[in-house]
Amino acid sequence: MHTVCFNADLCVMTKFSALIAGKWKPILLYLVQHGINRFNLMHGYMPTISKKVLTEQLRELEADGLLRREELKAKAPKVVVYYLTEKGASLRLLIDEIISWCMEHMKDELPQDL
Amino acid sequence: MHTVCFNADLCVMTKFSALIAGKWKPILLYLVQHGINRFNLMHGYMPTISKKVLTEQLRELEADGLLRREELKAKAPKVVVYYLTEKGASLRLLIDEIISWCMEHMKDELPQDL
DNA sequence: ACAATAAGTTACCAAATGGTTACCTTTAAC
DNA sequence: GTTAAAGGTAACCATTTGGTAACTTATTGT
Repeated sequence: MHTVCFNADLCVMTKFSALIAGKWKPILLYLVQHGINRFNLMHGYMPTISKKVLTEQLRELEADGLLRREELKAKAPKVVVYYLTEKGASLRLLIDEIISWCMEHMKDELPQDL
Repeated sequence: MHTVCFNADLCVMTKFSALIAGKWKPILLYLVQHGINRFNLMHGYMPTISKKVLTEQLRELEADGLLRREELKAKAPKVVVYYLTEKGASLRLLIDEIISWCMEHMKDELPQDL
């Protein structure tokens, strides 16, 4: 019998995975980083996502503190803007390192044109 | 209409997520790194995983080139050893950086005792 | 001859994740 | 007064992921 056991629910890496592992989350972070920060605008860049799923992914990023959602008080057709929190912005360096690792170690699996 | 679109199936980050996002994969990599490299030994440290799922996760890590599985030719009850490939070992630094980021930015969500 | 051990496999089930299509709400412009 | 646009919801479905419990195979020690 062991006294040391490992539990996936407490694993730091597992928690990190949950932050970015949603199918569209890395793309959403990228878009927001580049000023593409409104619902329909994002949707235009991701032709195959449904509005329902887009909403879900944005809400999860918001709940995890990576994005903030702001509804502008204009009376026109509703305008909503998403932007990175400090936490969301701080991910960027880490993501760059992850991408570097991928370039080095996953060459084969990646599309050639990058 | 945009000419630039984003497709989750081509996203580098999404491919990276797939490497480590299995519920038990980070723990398995950790165990193998620390010499806990046999099926039942691993199972002893992860009381709540089933053998089926353990097999699946190991097979996926193997298919992704992070682990290698070697069946020793002893005649006794089968002995199988798992060890890190070079690719698997190269992940370690990156994982350390991910964990540092988590310590800084996810303090609240993490268990206190680390 | 019989039980034990290592490393699984099989059949089956539940929850989570992502997807489709249609519908809703508010206001401004024609 | 109707239509259009922005940013969604609702009802429903399929696939993937993880889980349980029982069974398997080969060999070795008693």
